[in-house]
Amino acid sequence: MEPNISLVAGLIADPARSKMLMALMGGKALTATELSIEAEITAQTASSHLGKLVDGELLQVRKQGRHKYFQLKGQHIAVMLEQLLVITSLSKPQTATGPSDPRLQFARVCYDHLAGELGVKLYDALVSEDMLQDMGEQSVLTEKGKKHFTSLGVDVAALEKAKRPMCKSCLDWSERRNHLAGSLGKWILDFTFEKKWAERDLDSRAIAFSAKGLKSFRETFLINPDVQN
Amino acid sequence: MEPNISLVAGLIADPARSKMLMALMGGKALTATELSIEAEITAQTASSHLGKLVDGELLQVRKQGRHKYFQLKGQHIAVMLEQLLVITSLSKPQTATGPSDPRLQFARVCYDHLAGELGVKLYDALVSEDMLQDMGEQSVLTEKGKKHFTSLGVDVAALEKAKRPMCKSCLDWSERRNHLAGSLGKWILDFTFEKKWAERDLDSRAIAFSAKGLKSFRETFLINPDVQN
DNA sequence: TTAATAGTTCGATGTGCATCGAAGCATAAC
DNA sequence: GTTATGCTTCGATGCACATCGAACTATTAA
Repeated sequence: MEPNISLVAGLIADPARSKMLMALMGGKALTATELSIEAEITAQTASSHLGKLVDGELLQVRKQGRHKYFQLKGQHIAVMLEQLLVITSLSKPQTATGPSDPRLQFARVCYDHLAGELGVKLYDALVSEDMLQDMGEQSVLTEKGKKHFTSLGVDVAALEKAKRPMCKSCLDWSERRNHLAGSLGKWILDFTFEKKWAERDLDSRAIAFSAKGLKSFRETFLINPDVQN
Repeated sequence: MEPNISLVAGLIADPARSKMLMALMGGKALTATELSIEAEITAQTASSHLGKLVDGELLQVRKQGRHKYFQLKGQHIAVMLEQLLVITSLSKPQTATGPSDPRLQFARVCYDHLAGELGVKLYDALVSEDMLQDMGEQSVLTEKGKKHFTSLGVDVAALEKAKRPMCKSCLDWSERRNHLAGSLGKWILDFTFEKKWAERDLDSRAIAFSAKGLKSFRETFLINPDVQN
């Protein structure tokens, strides 16, 4: 008996719910009211939607005082949503008109790693510096790469042993090129926030780099500054 | 402007349409009437659904005489549907009751490669025979593996150069283990049909092995016959 | 030609469900 | 205590759309 995918698809199919899911792709847990604003609906309607999403195991919820914090239930969900984004952006007539938020284009969070123009640049830089070997959907760190990241404080051996792949490549829906996902991708994003080179935008998946932070980021990961911004 | 995934999701969300899509996961092109039977709806309704699926670029259609043959528009679509299957089977209460077609469980087509119990066994055998090195979501052929498949007639060098990854691992929704996808996975399935070890079931994704064919398959790919069937 | 099959278009029907107002409950602030 | 905020339940409304019968076009068979 094959599982019935129409149930899960139905959950994503509603515009309000899909807006909520997209907002949660930022990786941050959000409250019910925040999500209702994101989806441009009233709190009552949002409550109903969120109940269904939790029921369908797309979201998990954590109660904290009078707030309820929602987030994606796991990697699987994020991966599948990104897949849907890829398909949609491929089938769309090139998004045609619409200026498209340039900040999203430049750097955004893809669940727990960096995506967008800067994410792609990072990937390319690591490859051209011989730190990463491009192997299609998954890549491997070279000896040079291992040394570099070890010097930055990464426990490479631990990441290699872990179940989650270290250097998965993730297809970027805006750039249609690979960027770096996996546990190393997550580490880089965490590192970026920790060093205060950038911070999450409050109400979107965009990442706001400071001028200084962007410079440090480029230097650390050896990205040539041929970017206009 | 983020693409709106709710449109594509909405196409999959309808039970009749999702049944059609699942039927097309078998990789074979099917006519409109065949799909209407699969989905248990009238021809009129099916026509409307198929129009929407083609419009939404999930399917492509080829006219031949008075027939119309439909198939999935490409790898992307198949990959995303399989993703949805994984999520659904994970969230489901273990499918609980329901005997579940044992033939599907044992061996089935996953778009263009072999899945199910036998697919997983194949993957494990290749790994334990040191022909395939498991690297998470993608794997690589060892020297021994390259020799073995070359002796079977595979142009390994050509597959390695091709854009499509040769040895992608694909998560199996019924076994929840990896099986072999990618161009090598496709080659093995094609080879199996070519040698007449098995044939596609007429009206499902199941693969019917002959007793002799199964024996040859096991010998060729060095699978220990510890399978009950 | 006539008859059969494959697929489509149109119109009518019915239903599932998103939406919000109003009221209710819980927690936090004052 | 009282008031404010976050979230939920209930009920009413309205719309989108899946469904099928009937009639129509196109291709193949006889």
